[in-house]
Amino acid sequence: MTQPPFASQSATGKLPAEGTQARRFGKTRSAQSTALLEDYVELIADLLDSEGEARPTDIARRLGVSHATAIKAIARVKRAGLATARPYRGVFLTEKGHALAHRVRARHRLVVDLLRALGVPTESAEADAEGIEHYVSETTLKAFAQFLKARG
Amino acid sequence: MTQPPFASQSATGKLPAEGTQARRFGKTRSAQSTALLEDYVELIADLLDSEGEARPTDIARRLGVSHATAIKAIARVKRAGLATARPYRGVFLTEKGHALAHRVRARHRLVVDLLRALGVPTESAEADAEGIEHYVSETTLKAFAQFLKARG
DNA sequence: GTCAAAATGTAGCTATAGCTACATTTTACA
DNA sequence: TGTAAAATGTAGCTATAGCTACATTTTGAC
Ligand SMILES: [Mn+2]
Ligand SMILES: [Mn+2]
Ligand SMILES: [Mn+2]
Ligand SMILES: [Mn+2]
Repeated sequence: MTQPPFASQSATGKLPAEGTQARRFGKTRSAQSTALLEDYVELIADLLDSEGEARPTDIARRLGVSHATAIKAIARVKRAGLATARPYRGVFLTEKGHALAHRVRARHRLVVDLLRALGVPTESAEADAEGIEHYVSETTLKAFAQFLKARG
Repeated sequence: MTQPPFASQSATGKLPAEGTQARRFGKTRSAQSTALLEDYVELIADLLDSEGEARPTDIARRLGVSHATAIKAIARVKRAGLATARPYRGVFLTEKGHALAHRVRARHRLVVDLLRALGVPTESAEADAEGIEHYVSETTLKAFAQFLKARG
């Protein structure tokens, strides 16, 4: 069966079964709801490592949001059992927070590395990865790692 | 310079400049705010093509949300000038809506094709693409197309 | 030690995105 | 043709995520 040049393999024009499609969208919504928690935890870990402390003001400035927004989001991170805070002493990660930070950091790096391996310029890779990372499954991550390893 | 096996190229341990990081996160937030619009427009286009009509009930069932949620979201899509609707006659795309649907559809296919080319199983590729697609820049899309073309 | 600046916290607003429950309208069919 | 089922629409609730404005607390410079 001959294909026209550059034709998509996935352009069949048929809709997936309703249940299948609903499950896919549901997964995406669930990932979306944890994206903010992941970004905060990753940033807190980065600040703790490189600055020794993670203050709400610095978190807000790095995220590009107001400090009020950051404080409310940090409250949500605390509610999720990922962090604790001491006023004027900054934010700290719990065991659970540290574990999440490690996973999120590894995933972020892997996504950036893959994009760069595909020829995406560094800044685009970093910017896009900030969004993409939250929607990459374990299965897909394994494929990324495999590809990078094979490619050397 | 010898690298330990599988070491990340992007693991430098240094934080990006504050402004750079804030710009990246801002882009991600902006993409997030259009993700829902894109999914609705893409789904409406798919239903119009394959069923001849796009009714709120069917949209809701395929997205896995209540019909009330879908109706409110469709109101937002209309407010954005992407669609119109006639009660019991379904939802229709405006010129602008059609144009967006085409872009979104092409991007969705390209993301799925790339994931599959990297060895991601079909169902994971489809599920992950549903989230990833909204955060892929034009620059990155070009790199994906280039990679697929080179790989044949 | 005082006091101004910085950081933190609070209040109140908007918009989005989900839900259930109830109301209305249109179809479909017996 | 009359009525039940389906579709649509509305109301009211929660939670998230952003903002500005104002209040309080802590630091730090003098
Ligand atoms: Mn991110
Ligand atoms: Mn990240
Ligand atoms: Mn999507
Ligand atoms: Mn899609």
